[in-house]
Amino acid sequence: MKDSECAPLEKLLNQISGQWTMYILWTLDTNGVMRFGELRRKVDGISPKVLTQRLRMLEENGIIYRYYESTIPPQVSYELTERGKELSKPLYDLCELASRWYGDETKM
Amino acid sequence: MKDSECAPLEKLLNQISGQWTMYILWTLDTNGVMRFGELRRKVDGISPKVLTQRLRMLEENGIIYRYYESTIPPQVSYELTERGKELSKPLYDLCELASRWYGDETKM
DNA sequence: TTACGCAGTTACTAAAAGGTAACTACTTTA
DNA sequence: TAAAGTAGTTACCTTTTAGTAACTGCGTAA
Repeated sequence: MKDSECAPLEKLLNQISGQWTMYILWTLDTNGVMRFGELRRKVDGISPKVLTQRLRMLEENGIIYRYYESTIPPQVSYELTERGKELSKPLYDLCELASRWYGDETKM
Repeated sequence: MKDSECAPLEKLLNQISGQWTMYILWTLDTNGVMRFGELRRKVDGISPKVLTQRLRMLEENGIIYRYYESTIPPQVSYELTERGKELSKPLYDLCELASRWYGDETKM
C-alpha cells in the first residue's frame, strides 16, 4: 500500500535538514577546505557550540572529513567527502532558485 | 569581504529545513494534489498538529496552495504552487542519491 | 443510538535545541 | 609576569519544539 514512501530520503533529510546544516554544506562546497574559525565567520550568527555539533554529526554520517593537526595553535580543517560532494548539485540548484525567488543582491 | 554568502539560500533553507518539511514537499511532488488525511498517512509518524503547522507555513511562503471546500465533511486539498514545483528537481536528486547511499529496498 | 471519519484546534507536558559565558592549552605581546 | 589571542569544548539555563490527548461540528454507517 505504501506506494510513494522513501525511507532513504527520510534518513538523508534527518541528517541534513537541521538548522544551519545545509548552509554549512553549501559553504564548504563553495569554499573547499576550511578551518573552524573560517567556517564560523562565513556561517554568520552560528555559535561555536552548534557549529561543532553539526560538524561532528556530518563527520559521523560520512559527509565531511575532519583533519586535525596538533600544531600550536591546533589547526582543524573540514572538507566534503566524496559523498558530501554529491550534495553539491542539489545545493547549487537550491541556491540558484533561491536567488531567483528572493534576489541575489547580497550574494557573491 | 563576504565572498561566498547567500542570503536568499539562507532564507529558503529556513523555510524548508524544518523537520518533516522537505519530506512533505517530496510527497506532494510525487502524488500531486492531496487531502490532509492522505498526507498524514503518507508522512508516517507526523502528528496532525505539526502537519498543520508545516502546511500553513508552506502556504504562507507561497510554496503550496490550500483548497478548501466546505462540503460535509469538508475537503481540504494541498498542491505545490509553481514555485513549489521548482523544488521538484533538487528533491528528486536528493531522493535518488539517498537511495544509492542507503538502499531503496523500502521505496516505491 | 453509538461510533467513526474529516480536518483540523487547543491545552498540557516532555524533550530537545539554542545561546551565553566560562574554560582548555599554548604562544605571543606588553 | 600578566594579559590577550587561537581553536575549539563544556556547563548551564532558557526557549522552542514536538508529541499526546481531548475536543469541534456535521454526516454516514452499524
